[in-house]
Amino acid sequence: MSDSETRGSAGRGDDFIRRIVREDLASGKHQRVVTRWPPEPNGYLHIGHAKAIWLNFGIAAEFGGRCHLRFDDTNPAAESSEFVAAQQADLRWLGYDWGEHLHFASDHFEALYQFALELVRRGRAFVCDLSPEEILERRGTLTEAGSESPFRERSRDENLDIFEQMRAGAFEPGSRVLRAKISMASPVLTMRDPALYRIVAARHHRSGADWPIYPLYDFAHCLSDAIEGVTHSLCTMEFVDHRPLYDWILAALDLPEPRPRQIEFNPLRLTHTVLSKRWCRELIERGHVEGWDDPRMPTLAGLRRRGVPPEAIRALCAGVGVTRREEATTQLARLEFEVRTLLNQSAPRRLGVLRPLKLVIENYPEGQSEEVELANNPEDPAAGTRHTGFGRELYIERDDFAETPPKKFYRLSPGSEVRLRGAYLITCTEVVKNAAGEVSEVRARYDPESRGGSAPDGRRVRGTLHWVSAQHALPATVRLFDRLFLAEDPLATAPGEDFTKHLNPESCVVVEDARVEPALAAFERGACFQLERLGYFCVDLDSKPGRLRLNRTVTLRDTWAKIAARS
RNA sequence: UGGGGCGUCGCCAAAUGGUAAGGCAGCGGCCUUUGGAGCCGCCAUUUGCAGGUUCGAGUCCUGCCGCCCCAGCCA
Repeated sequence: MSDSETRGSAGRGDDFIRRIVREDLASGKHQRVVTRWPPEPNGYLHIGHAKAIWLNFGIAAEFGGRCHLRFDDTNPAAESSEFVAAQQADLRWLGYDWGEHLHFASDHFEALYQFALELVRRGRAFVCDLSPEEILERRGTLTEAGSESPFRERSRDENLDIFEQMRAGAFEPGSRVLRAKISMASPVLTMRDPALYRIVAARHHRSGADWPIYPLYDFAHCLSDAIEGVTHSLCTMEFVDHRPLYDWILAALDLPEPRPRQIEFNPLRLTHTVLSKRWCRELIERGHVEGWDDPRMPTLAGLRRRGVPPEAIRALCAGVGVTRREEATTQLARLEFEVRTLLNQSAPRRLGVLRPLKLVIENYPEGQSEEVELANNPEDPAAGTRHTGFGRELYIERDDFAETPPKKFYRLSPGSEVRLRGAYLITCTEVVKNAAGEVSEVRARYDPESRGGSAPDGRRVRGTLHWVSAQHALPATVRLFDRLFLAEDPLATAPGEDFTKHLNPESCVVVEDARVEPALAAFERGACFQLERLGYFCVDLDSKPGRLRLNRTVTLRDTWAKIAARS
């Protein structure tokens, strides 16, 4: 990863967390930094996760430490090994490596159980026989204290005995729970004698049927951090209220110092999209998108299929920075900016026509054709050149011709001269229309002296058009993607409405009969390239030889669209 | 409403008592064989509001206002 990328397009490569880490290293509190990224394997990773990944792995790398990948698999009912595999694949694609430090909370189940026993022995936890409903009733409210469980003062030995029976599988799910003995009067709801262990009758994807009881997040997380030697436990802002409990458990067990420290930061939020698992699932189930890897989805799988380079996602994370402003929402345009920046440097250029309009060069000999040379990437001479066929019959973009041109229209119109990129200068001589009065063909004369695109007499032409040879071009299906939602915040709806009212009806426009230059046939699935003047595209996963299928990742900046929109 | 977090340009975000960076977006212009790219310029007399302390306040104090998070045996 390059320095500028690690630091981001705008960031200074510093933030309050890096400052803390630096101080902890400088003061000698820690010899080396250990972070962890702790996903639950219960779904697909999305761009919001990318920021936490970037932060945890990035800090470890920058300070010469290590970052563990730890699957937080304490809820067997929701988790599966399929998600474990999918998430690892997404992580690798994003560019991260955890080396030998692949961990699972389930690796720590026995150690966690022993810690729980110790907590009971110390009189800091008790088995509660209340039902979930009864516990809820006694939790109190935001303003009123809760009431203590009638089982709160059970003896140490009785607690030990019942908890061991829980572990042995003697009880039904929901019948009992191990709770921390803290305070039912705490203004922090998380501290009101929180549940630590519950009984779950579900097969665990790794431990199978070994355990009838499972630790809850608050218990498992801080202790897993401690067990693995994590120094800085970075999580998003919604866990601020959990920090007192994180610290309480580690202290109650007298764990050696220095203990892991939880530090919260703001999550990545994007406009025009929805990042919660629930809403993403709903989009799929209601048929608004085709699946988790639909190119309009904010999932890493979707972004990958869309053609978004992982470097662009990392650059976005670095660019938006790390603060504690939870509501900070990044504009989608910023992601597009990072994508364009990356692809402008790296994507090879090709020619393709989305909505073909036939162009006949009247003075070009029938039956003749030739090869013209085009730069693969004007930004990168090392990318070399290629040759592509040119002939009497071509296709140009419909939008590039206007019978009555608006002001400042530099493209083709009757009598105007333009350049066909890399080929010749042509002058429009005639417009052919069909019975419906639509332009069906344009005729022109070319200047044989202008081969390559410039005239020997030095005359300047304003417009340069992309084109494709009718004889050589390949047909392609192209999906033009745009933002899935029209509204910045799709979830902001009036009563009685839902987010579907904000769906963009044109989020996926399918062009069935595009024509592209033959060289595109050599591109593998997933390959990214620029169709000159149109945007960045990639070869779709479902593309087949002879049935080329392309996805538009993002358009180019379109100055003309702005000018045209103004008048 | 109890607790917590947060308010600096349309968006993101620096500034750690010394006189409001930068990026995105936008707007002008230059340049151009992609109306792409690149380049130049403009874009906060003021930091939610009101007081106070100080030679000096976005930074410290007081009071208000606003937004967000928390009442799973989810994570």
